[in-house]
Amino acid sequence: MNYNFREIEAKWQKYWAENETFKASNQSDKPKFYALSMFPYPSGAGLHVGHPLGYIAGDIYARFKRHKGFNVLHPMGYDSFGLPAEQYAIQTGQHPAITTETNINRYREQLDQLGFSFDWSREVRTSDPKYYKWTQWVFIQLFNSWYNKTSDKAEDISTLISLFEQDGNTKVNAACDDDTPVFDAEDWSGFSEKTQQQILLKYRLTYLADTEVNWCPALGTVLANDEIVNGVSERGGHPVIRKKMTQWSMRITAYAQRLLDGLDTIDWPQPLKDSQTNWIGRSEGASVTFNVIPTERSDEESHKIEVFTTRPDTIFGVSFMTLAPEHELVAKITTPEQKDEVEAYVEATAKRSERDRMADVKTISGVFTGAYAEHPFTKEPVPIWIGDYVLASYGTGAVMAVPCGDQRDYDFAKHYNIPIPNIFKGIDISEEAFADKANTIIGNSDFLNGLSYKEATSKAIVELEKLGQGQGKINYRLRDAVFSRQRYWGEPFPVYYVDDMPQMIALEHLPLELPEVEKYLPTETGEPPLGNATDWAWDTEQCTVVSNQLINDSTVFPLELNTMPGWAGSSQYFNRYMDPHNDEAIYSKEAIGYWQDVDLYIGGSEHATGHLLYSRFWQKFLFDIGIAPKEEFAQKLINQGMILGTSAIVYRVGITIQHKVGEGDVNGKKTIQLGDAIKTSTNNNLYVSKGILSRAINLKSENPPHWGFDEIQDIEFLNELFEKVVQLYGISNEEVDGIMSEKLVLTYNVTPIRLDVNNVNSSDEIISFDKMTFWNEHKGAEFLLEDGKYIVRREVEKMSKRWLNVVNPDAICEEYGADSLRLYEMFLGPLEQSKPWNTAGITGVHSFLKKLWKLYGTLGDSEPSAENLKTLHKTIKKVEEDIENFSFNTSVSTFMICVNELTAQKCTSKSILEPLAILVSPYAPHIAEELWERLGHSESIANAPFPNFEEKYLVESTKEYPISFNGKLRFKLELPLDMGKDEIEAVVMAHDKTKEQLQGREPKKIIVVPGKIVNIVG
RNA sequence: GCCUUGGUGGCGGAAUUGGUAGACGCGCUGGAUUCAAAAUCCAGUUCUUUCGGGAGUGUGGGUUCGAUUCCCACCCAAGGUACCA
Repeated sequence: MNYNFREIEAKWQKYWAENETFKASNQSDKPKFYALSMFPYPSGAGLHVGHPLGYIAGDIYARFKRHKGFNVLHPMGYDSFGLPAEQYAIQTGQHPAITTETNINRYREQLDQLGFSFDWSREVRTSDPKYYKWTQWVFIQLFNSWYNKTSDKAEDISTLISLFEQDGNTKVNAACDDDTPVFDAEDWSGFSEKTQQQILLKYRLTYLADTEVNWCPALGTVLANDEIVNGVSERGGHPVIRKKMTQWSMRITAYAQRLLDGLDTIDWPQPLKDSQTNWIGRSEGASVTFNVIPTERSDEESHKIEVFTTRPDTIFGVSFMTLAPEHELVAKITTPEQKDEVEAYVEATAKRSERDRMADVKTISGVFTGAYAEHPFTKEPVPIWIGDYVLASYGTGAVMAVPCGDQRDYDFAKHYNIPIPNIFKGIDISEEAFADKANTIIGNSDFLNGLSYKEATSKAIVELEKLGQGQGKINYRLRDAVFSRQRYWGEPFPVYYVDDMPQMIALEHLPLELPEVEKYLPTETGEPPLGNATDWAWDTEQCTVVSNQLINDSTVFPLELNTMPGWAGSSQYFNRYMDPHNDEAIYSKEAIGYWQDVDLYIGGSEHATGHLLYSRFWQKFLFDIGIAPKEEFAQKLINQGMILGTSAIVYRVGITIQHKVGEGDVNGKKTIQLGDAIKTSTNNNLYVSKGILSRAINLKSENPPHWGFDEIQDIEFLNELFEKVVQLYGISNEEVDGIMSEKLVLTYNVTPIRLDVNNVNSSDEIISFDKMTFWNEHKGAEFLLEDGKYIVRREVEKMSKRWLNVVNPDAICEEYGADSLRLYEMFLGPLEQSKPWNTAGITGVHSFLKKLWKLYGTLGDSEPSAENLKTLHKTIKKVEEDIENFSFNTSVSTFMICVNELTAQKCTSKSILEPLAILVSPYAPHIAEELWERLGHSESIANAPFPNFEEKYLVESTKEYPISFNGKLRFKLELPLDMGKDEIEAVVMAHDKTKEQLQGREPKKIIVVPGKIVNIVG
């Protein structure tokens, strides 16, 4: 009987669904294991072969853990809020909820056919009001909390209020806005209700603030930095301006240090940890205050410039200061003489996009303000410059420039002839700055002389503190996260406004559901899409959403118009799976008490500084308020590599015919002057196969060059091509004569075009010309073939719709089955490595499954042979180790070896084949279930105990020793394993082949490693 | 520039602690079976060779009896990141 994978797979998928085989219970005597794969955004394109890679790996691990006796939680859901559905709504008017539902159904179908052991009863969707009720709830908890730096955790806002009532904020050590005023208890009680609310907003973990954003008026939305190219939007090329908007922010900076420290406690990939570390960007140093020296002519207030430096030890090397052009003091301190120049510079800088400025690292530019600051120790005047190498957004937007110790300061000083004092003992700084902290000995620096970097730094800070002009400080690059989006398809904020102050809607009235709108675009007045809703006001008496017309600002108030960003819903979904249908709480204490945290999280590395950082922040917050038992949500994380597409490229060849108007010589090279084109191919209908074209030009370059007659060496190709061209582009006889007589010049131009990869087979041939996507656009296309085939060029790049290189799993499932696809994706290579998709090898794993099937053709109760047992136990050992190490590719090889060996041994013994079915089951669950049933079991294989490895079956009595001479293997010799070192040496030395190798020479040294190797030197 | 990861046959990739480099699969070559094809099975397949051997894991050094593995310098590729003071 043949291996009928279609029947088998359908049968077991149905069985699993009907029997809820993978439903996890929140109570069990077994140990728990939580295996999670990142949930997908359900895009309209459906799953491609890259998506399942991580899911298959997670599924193998989850199934393995079930065999190992764990109670496994392996859920799946959808991150279903997002931009594509909204854009589709804008174009078509179809409600994003409908688009999303359709896409989810398609995803579910595709996921089901791959045989994953998901517990679908726990599915979550971030766009489901029952789910986002709890996203809104977390937001409210954040709003009601502040960060106490003394206890180093988030606390309820009421504790802050009582502190204010006792002492004002003088004794409060909190994460708060920079511009928070200082007040005492009396001030506090004297403040109006609104002022008190405004002050509290400066402490809340989520707060409203004016944030500078990239606003694109044409698109009516805020763009992220990477959505802007050369100052215009990437999509549409519309102008983008910097604009201040009132937006919600998350005070993630309060957690900067804990987010950093937590990385040491979790088993995540190093590159991912590194990018989070860089993103947080901790730097230790000091803040130093420089007093601006008042100019004689001005009697205005005195100014102070605060700078952050990581090198307070080099303070005596300061020879100038630089402010960012945007720095608020620039206008105030610039002298009248310098005013015009400074203003021109500031204006020129503002015109350049931040991207431009960052990209242009080489140009040195700046302007002197005319003002001076006083050096805190020497009291010498220090000139104040502005320069665009100082960024307003980092630190204080001002630096103390130490040209001898910082290359940028050095270059700037050189360029503007500013002195470069040397404060390093025994270091030559005539060529470049010296930035090696470890080898620094300070000199020429008063009380710092002779000290190392470390000693000088702490000494300088102590002295600055004495003067009241500085202190040790830790600076972070991490910024608070903007949490508002001007979009429709996201979670609404549970917020209404009373006298412009935000108020939270009480838990019992959540969820606050998205209103219906007519248009999904921003309003004409530039408000977010929710501004189009007619019923979007909050009635505080009825506690319900009512018509905007009822707004009276006494009982009915306007609701927030922004929605939450994509990462809101994904920041707590992993916990919600533990108790997904709970309407009373985000999850029960029992549920999270049982499951605790994610044991294994698998997903893409692109989420390193987004989802994975924000989720860690939310988890720490939930931990602080006693909702989560663990401070980190995932103990181990694996990044699966990306599956790349292999694009197929065809070459379109067009022509231009021009008059030759003259000839000349340039540096001995013949040149031709050409006149206007008398003919240019407009319909570009000729496609030339790769092999032919590559004889003429180098196809590796992205834009193949134009080329003329003379450069083509291949006459056969030339004639064939010319014939086609004459025919296709209607070149007249006169023109042909003109070309032949060299009065006219014919130039070919080549355009590479991507072709849908589904039209190309694994030998790079186009398999069906009439299915080609460009066929309709280019009716009557002609092909110049090689050996009757059109061969395309292949290029490995990211799998995307745009490159027409997307391969979806459906066709492969249809042709080879889900088990083959699962095995093949694992067999491609190491899980964490990116690799191009190529179906060429899938027949290998498929025929392995057929061999496996055959092996179970005859089953008997015969006693297994020693050979059988050895093969089995070797396999058990390797497979178990491989799964634990996430080395799934090598266990597929191991299975192949095992089946090849057992087939050769003609093994029919159930006591071998039963455990083998369990070993295979995590990888190829359908066939394993079917074989298990054939072995006489009525229960699913899913919970069958994993076979025990027994060392005794692998014990060998002899070893085939490699005998090498000078490290090179010469022959092998089978010897008993219990033979001692001296005995081995004696046997080897007595051997004929040894004598032959030595040819009478006396060996200098003989190395014998029992059980491993013999090496003879001489 | 910096950080990270990697570089092994025609291809994907093995070699877990320094001990037989190239497991397993694809592809290719030859053979069996077949009227024929598909499928299946068997054998071979790093390169080179005067058939003794010689070379060989990005390059050049080093440590070692022995290096894909450890150390130093460099080259290349991919990904991330950036005037971060």
